[in-house]
Amino acid sequence: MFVGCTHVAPPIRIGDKWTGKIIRCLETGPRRFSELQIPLAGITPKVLTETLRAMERDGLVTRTVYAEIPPRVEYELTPLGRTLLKPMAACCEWTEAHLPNLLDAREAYEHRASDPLQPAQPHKP
Amino acid sequence: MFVGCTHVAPPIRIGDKWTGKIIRCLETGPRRFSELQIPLAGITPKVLTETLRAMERDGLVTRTVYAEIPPRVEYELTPLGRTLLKPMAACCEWTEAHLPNLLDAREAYEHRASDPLQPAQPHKP
DNA sequence: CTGTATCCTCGCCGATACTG
DNA sequence: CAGTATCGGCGAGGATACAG
Repeated sequence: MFVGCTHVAPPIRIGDKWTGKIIRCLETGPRRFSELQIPLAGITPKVLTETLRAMERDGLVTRTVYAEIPPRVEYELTPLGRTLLKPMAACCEWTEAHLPNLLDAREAYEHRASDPLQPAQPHKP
Repeated sequence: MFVGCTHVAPPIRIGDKWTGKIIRCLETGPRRFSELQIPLAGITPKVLTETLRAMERDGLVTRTVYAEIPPRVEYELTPLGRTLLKPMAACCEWTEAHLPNLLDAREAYEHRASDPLQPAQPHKP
């Protein structure tokens, strides 16, 4: 699904593990299959193919095959895919600005939960 | 994870199924547990509790218990939680503007795949 | 009303090996 | 190089029942 989408809940692959990163990798231009594997450290060819196929299906990327040997395939963001860069930038800005706060809150919460002297509202006394 | 976050991959519950919707439900003010169940059609109490606990842990919502009978519990966005409204709005705008395009692309792709006369690049002839 | 406690399903994702 | 084919784990999330 697409994060923040309240009223519809279609199976749009944006909240999955890789789509967002792939979009950013393609931001500056077309990339080959093996080029994408580098920044997406650890992704298996199977999963990369699955994700790219889904993005192609949704009109977010184009897949261009060059009749060469060895074979070369390039993936590129479509205009529609490029429209996703804006909301994704907003999300990245949020992360840069507020992720430390969130992590602090999380740590404070853990301390509260494990501190027997100052338990705020322990649900497991 | 938080969608669009390339460089970090922390377990932030925003790309999950319900967190985004809950944030929007709390946008206009505090809501009770049972009030949240209405717009989040079909969510089970177990999952709603899990999601709210995770959000509380991350400092996105506060949980206030009123010593009444019957019991009343209200959830409200924290200032940190409210900072998420901006990127989420950007995401919602994208969906309103471009989701139809994506759905059209998907339908066109399916037709190409199933049409034996005009196969663009069938991977399964 | 506001949760807990179990059990279970389903599909994302990874590991590995193989192919044109 | 750019995939496909299989197998399998694991965890999010749902169904159901029960409790304070």
